[in-house]
Formats: sequence, C-alpha cells, structure tokens
Amino acid sequence: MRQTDYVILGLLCEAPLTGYQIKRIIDIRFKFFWNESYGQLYPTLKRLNAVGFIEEDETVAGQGRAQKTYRITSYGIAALKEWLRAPVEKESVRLEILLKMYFSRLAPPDVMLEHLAKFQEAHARDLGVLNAFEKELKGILEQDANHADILRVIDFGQRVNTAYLDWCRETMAFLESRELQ
Amino acid sequence: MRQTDYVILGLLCEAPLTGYQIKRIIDIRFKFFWNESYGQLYPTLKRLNAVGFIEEDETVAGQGRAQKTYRITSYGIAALKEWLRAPVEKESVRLEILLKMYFSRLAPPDVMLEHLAKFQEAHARDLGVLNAFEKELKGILEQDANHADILRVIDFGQRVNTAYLDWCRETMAFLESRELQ
DNA sequence: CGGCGCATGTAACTTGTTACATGATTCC
DNA sequence: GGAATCATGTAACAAGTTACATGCGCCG
Repeated sequence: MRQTDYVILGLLCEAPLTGYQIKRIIDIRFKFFWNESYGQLYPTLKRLNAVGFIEEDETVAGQGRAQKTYRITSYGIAALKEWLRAPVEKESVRLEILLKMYFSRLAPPDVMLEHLAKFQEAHARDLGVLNAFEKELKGILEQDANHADILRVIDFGQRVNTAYLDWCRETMAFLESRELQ
Repeated sequence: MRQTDYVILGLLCEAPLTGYQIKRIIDIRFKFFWNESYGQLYPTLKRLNAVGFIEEDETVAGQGRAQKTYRITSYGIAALKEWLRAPVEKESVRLEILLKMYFSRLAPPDVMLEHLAKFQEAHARDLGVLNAFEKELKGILEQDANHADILRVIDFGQRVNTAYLDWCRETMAFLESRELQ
C-alpha cells in the first residue's frame, strides 16, 4: 500500500467523489503539503476498486459524460484506520530554490532576485488561499467534527508560508545590498 | 539533465569529492531541503563523467579501497551556471504527518500525539544541527565568498523548523485538551 | 462554432528507493 | 575478532510525470 492510496481513502471517507474531484481537492486544499497527478490517481482508483477498498457509486451516474463516482467500503475504512495508527514514514521535501541559493555566487545577484520574486509571489498566493479557507472553516466549525483538525493543518500552512515569505524578504534585502557594492 | 546532476555539479564546484562524501554532505547539510540515495548518486556520477561534466581526480587515489574522487570540468561549470539562470521548476513537498492530521478524527487522539512527539523530536534535532552550522560558519564568514549565501540557506531551515516546532506544540496542546473531554 | 472546464484514461518514460553484494580500514 | 565506518556499485522494483487521446456540455 502506498501513500496515494490513503489520500484517496481519506477523502472518500468524507464523501463519494470522482477522480477528477479528488485531483481538484488535492491541487487546491492540499497544495502546500501534497500533490498527485492523474497518471497516479486513475490507476490507483482502479486498483483500490479491484481489491474492494472502494466501490462505484451508481446513484450519481447518468448526466453528461460517463462519470465514475467512488465511495469507500468498510474494508477501505479499516485499511485507513490501520494506516493512521502506523508511524509516520516518509517526509520528502525538495526545494530547488534553496539549491540555487546555496550555489548562487556562481551567477549574478539579479538572477537569484528574480527567482526569489517568483517564489514570494507564489507563496503569498498560497497564504491568501489558506487565509480564505480558515475564514470559511471557522464559520462552519460546528458542522463537522473534523473541521477543528483541518484548521490545525491550515495553521501549519500559514506558519510555514509566513516563514517562507519572511525569509524571502530578508534574503532579497541581503542580495540587493550586495548588488550595490 | 535532472536535478540530481546539479547538486553534484554544485558540490564539486567547491572541492573534488567521492560519491560517498557527496552523499554525506547531502544527508547532513542539505537534510532539511534535499535527499539523494546511492542508487541515484553513483549512476549519475558515472553518467556525468561519461558526458564530460566531471572527471576522475587521480591525485587522491591509492590508499585503502578503490576510491573515486571526481572534480568538475569547465563544461560542468558552464552547465551549472546555465541551470542557475533558468527559472526554478520544481518544488515538491510531501508531509505524511499533515495527511494523518487531516484525517485524524478516525483514530484515537493519543495516536496522533505520538506521531507529533516523534515529529517534534526529529525537528528539534534538525534545528540543533542548523544552529551549530550557523555558529561554525559565522566564525569563518570571511574565508569564502559563498559563506554568506549558505547562511541564508541555514536561516531558511531555522525559520521553517521553528515554525514546525511552534505548530507542533500548539497542536499537541489542542489534542490534549480534546482528550480530556 | 470555438474555447473552456469537466471528465476519464493510458503508454512511455523518468525518477527514485531498497535490498543486496562486496570489501577495506579503524577502533575497541 | 567483531562492529562500525568508509566505500562503490547494481538489479529489481516502486513511484511519479508527461504527453496524448477522447469527448461532453456550456457559454459567449
């Protein structure tokens, strides 16, 4: 069983979803700590269906183009719970920008400044999205028992993105002051 | 050309190294933003040597078990500089602990508390290593032009790990207060 | 009627991990 | 003499990306 399996099982635990919907949730809500491609998602859904952890939800079919909605089975829920108890295994982070920063003396300072400006822009956007999610969730905190947990995850994203932006500002100032010399 | 190529090229730009030494540097100094396995490293060294971006440094050979020290060539330096100018492409982060936190209501709170305790321990250790590096580098700041850049990378690690630890403390408190109810 | 968003899927490929094989040197 | 560390390497496998193929429905 791989990590992708559990993202899917976890999301289907909340509600039945199509592969496309799962992808969208991961791209938007999980953006700052997870990613999946269609080439990974669709084959995984097929396999989870074959082993009986999820099954097709016929009730939603009909309108438009063939659309497969999946729901989790009791076996799937059991597998998810087992995984939740197991120790956290992998934590992979690969930030190319830090690699470039590390070796940056080999290029003119304004090159790195450009990279940092883009980084800043991207993470300011992420932080904006997280702030909006926080506001939205706080309004419907009582509606579901897991909302408080999700807020903890959002808080992580806010802290980390804020740290990114603080670092970025300071590093840009450092490079600008060096450029003047 | 892949990302692994440039980590190697960048490190060899500072000094000639063996594959083993490269691995050790990545495992220790780059731990908080990069990782490589031997199965990736050795074949890449072979390939970079074949295309002429690095070459064997015979001067160090002799003692002990066959030990291949590589140094970068002018073609390698050119390739590295070109990559430094190119826009930052990938930024991959996959934090299993946030996935578990997101779905954590499906397991008893003490399970998540255990995961968090381990996370806290690991990142407190990382922060300690980073603080030691900072101290060391500040003592020899003038010795090499790139030390100031490396300090910027260390600063990133310190900020992010501090954010991790703050989040962890608050999240553990949240779970503990919930457990009491 | 063209483009966009919704929607599913696969094949070829690249990337990365794990387990294993091998063996020297150093330190206790 | 045995464990740890230094040291190199590969084969089998697992994971992940990209490009492509397909086509519906809606909006302007």
